[in-house]
Amino acid sequence: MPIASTSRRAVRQPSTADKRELILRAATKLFARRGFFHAQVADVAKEAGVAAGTVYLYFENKDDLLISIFEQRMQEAMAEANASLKGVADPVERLHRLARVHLGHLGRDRDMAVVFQVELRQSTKFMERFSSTLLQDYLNAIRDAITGAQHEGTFRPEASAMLAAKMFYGALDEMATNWILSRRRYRLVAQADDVVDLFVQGLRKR
Amino acid sequence: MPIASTSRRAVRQPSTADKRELILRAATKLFARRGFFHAQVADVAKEAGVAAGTVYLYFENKDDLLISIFEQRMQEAMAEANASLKGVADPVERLHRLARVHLGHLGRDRDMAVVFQVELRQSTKFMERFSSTLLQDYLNAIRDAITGAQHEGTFRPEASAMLAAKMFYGALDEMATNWILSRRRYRLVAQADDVVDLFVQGLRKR
DNA sequence: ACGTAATGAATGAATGTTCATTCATTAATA
DNA sequence: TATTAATGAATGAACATTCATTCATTACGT
Repeated sequence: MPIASTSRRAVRQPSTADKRELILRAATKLFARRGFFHAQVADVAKEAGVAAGTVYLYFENKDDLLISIFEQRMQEAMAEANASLKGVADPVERLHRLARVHLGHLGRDRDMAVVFQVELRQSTKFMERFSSTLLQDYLNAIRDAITGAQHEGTFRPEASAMLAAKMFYGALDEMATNWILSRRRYRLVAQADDVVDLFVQGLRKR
Repeated sequence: MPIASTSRRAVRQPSTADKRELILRAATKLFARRGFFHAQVADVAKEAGVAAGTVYLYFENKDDLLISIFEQRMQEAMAEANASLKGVADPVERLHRLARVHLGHLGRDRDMAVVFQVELRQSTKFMERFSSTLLQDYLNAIRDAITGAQHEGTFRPEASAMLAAKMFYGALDEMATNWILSRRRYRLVAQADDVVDLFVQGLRKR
């Protein structure tokens, strides 16, 4: 019984890239809604409109599905960040750009945000893979903006730039986590500038 | 067939060492090192020096084990926090105390910290349970210290206290996560005061 | 043009393994 | 002896992965 192939537009060919993306989206949705361990590969396949076995033509195994979501989306975010920073010299403005891309990217797709904020952290295996490479690069980018501002004379030179970078990242991360767990719907990216301002100015009256 | 006639919680004998606590510690260790889903109940039992079935005399099921670790340890931390805040009126000092208890508590037991920072976040089920109650109380305590300082005139009144509270929590949370993922060994609690100072003063030169 | 062969993407039932949980039995204790 | 605690082998459900088979499409030969 033919299930698939019904409503495909005549011109569009069944590109493999499309199908991979299709499965990735289905996996993102199910991982986000049921959790990685409780989502079954068979259900991911069904959601994508393919057979269970087809998933294994595009991905090594279930873990690879999760890792691929991360790598694919992270790569897109990195490209976005680089484009956004291009030609911007002012360190404070660079922090604003990073925060906007960070929250903007997550705030655009709730299921993906859940995968990033929750599912990817389910084991130190994934965490370490994540934190030792991409996260490190990201933290370094933040730190460099901070040291830049210190050399420029805008920021206090005695503050630890790496500590500040971690706090900055932690603050954004918490905004994202709060957003996905909140039943209130608001634009995540709208908090970016306030976070940066508070981080730069501090709470104390001047 | 008998369906989980729950509510049979064993009465502990004072003669033996607290077996419940023993199992909880074993579970913490294995969940931290193998991850919740990959740790087997049988291995938790073996680690605790009891039979597999014994675990079910003290806990409903595997989930209950994870939830119990959280509730038990969180309760202890809350008590510690309250004791530490007692009689301290200065809002900034209250923030310092909270940060020290937070990082001190996690920094004292690495396995427990891994369970808190990683394993408890593996599914929105646990996350929501966590964030809607205890975390909310904690965030409110931070927020209250901040509004206190605003009324006192120490902190800028135009800053959003709740946003600041989330950033504060996020910063501490990130310190903890960084600590467990780092192979460097350092005292987590040692960062508490620097985090609070930077948070209060901000990065910008005054 | 027509028939035939080759290709490989896709399928989904079957497999085999992995555990959480149970419960009949035994040990300990009062 | 009666009561409660503890045991651990057995159970069976869940589920990732495999692979023999199907079938639409393309290439080839005449």
